Amino acid sequence: MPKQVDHQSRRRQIAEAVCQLADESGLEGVTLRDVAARAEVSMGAVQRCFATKEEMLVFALGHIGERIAARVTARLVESPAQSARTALGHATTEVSLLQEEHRAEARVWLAFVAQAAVSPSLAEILRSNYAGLQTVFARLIAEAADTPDPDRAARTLLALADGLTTHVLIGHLSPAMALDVLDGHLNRLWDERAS
Amino acid sequence: MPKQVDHQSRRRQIAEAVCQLADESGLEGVTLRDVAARAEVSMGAVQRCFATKEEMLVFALGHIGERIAARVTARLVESPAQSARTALGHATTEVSLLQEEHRAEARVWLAFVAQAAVSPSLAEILRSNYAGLQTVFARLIAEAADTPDPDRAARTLLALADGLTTHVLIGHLSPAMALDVLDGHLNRLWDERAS
DNA sequence: GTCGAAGCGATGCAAGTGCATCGGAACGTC
DNA sequence: GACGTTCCGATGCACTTGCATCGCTTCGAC
Repeated sequence: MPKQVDHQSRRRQIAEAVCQLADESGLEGVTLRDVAARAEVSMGAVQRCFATKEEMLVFALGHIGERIAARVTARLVESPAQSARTALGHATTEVSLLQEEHRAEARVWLAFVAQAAVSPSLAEILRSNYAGLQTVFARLIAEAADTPDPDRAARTLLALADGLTTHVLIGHLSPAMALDVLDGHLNRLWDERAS
Repeated sequence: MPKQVDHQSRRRQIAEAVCQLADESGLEGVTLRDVAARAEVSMGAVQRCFATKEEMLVFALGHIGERIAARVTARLVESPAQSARTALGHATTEVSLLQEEHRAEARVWLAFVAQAAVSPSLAEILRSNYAGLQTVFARLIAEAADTPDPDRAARTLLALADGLTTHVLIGHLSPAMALDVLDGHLNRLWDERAS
């Protein structure tokens, strides 16, 4: 056996570079050369890890999708004792990527979403990601409020979170306003149960 | 005076071509040559109308933004006699671009939104568009239901509509499900007033 | 040691990019 | 009808793109 390399970790390293570049100048700014330079490997290494550019993008999307989902669940297990209402709020805030330090992830995510509208392989990954998130949200909602249709409420919340992310990114809303909107929506969901 | 050309209409013609191409393969598929070919003019003509590619994209975004806004207001004046609740529902459905025949516009819109996250000049146009829509929505909501904070309700509705559009585009939701979510949200808005 | 396969990095290549240039066609003015 | 301005469309150019190629290094098996 000749020289061995941890392919998996190198793929992650490259995916990280892809995300950085996509954050800075959109998916159009992601070229094999720039990715290689950013990841501090040679272009040959990139080509060895991914047979084609599309394969690289698909992997990168999966990578960041996992990271976001992981943060949501981490946030959930981190504060398990509190009320389901609080947990739901935290999870939603997390998935909306409203915090300044996650703005980069939001930009990358948006870039991929737009590309997915014309690229089935990317859309597939996004769908499975959203499906997972929706399941989690529906369960949380079912616990937090005995809404007649938790699935619908989850779909609403997920779409709202995504829309807010977008609006913050393009500067139509400030993060604070987005949080306010989110809070208002959750409160209404909550009050409805109470009544 | 030599040969005269209606620049304004030609610009619209080119913008139309930009939108068609962006619908088919995203903004990355929009090249000067392809735009010229699709608009059935020469590349020289495109360059005469727009000094740079960015200027062309900015114009195209303004073009489609106007079209969408126009459809919303058209839908409003078209059915003025009905209740404000119905009008609000129509306007929201319209802006969500859920109808199959507007799916292309939705893809184009999403492509521009993603690009705007890294391009200030595009973001500027989007902001003014959203600001206009939000004003209309806030007014409608104020008429339809005496919500304590119509502005916040409008922001919520707009973000929800955008999120639903996105989710339909990537195939996470069917148009029917999106309509269902929208309807549920509006109903809650309405009931809240009634209570 | 020697060998050979696995991986590396530089380079090549054809295609495509945005933009500049330029000769000539088209048309109102005199 | 000649003229000059405005516009046109083809071509050129420098550059970048994704991908293929090809010596060379590296390292474990024997």
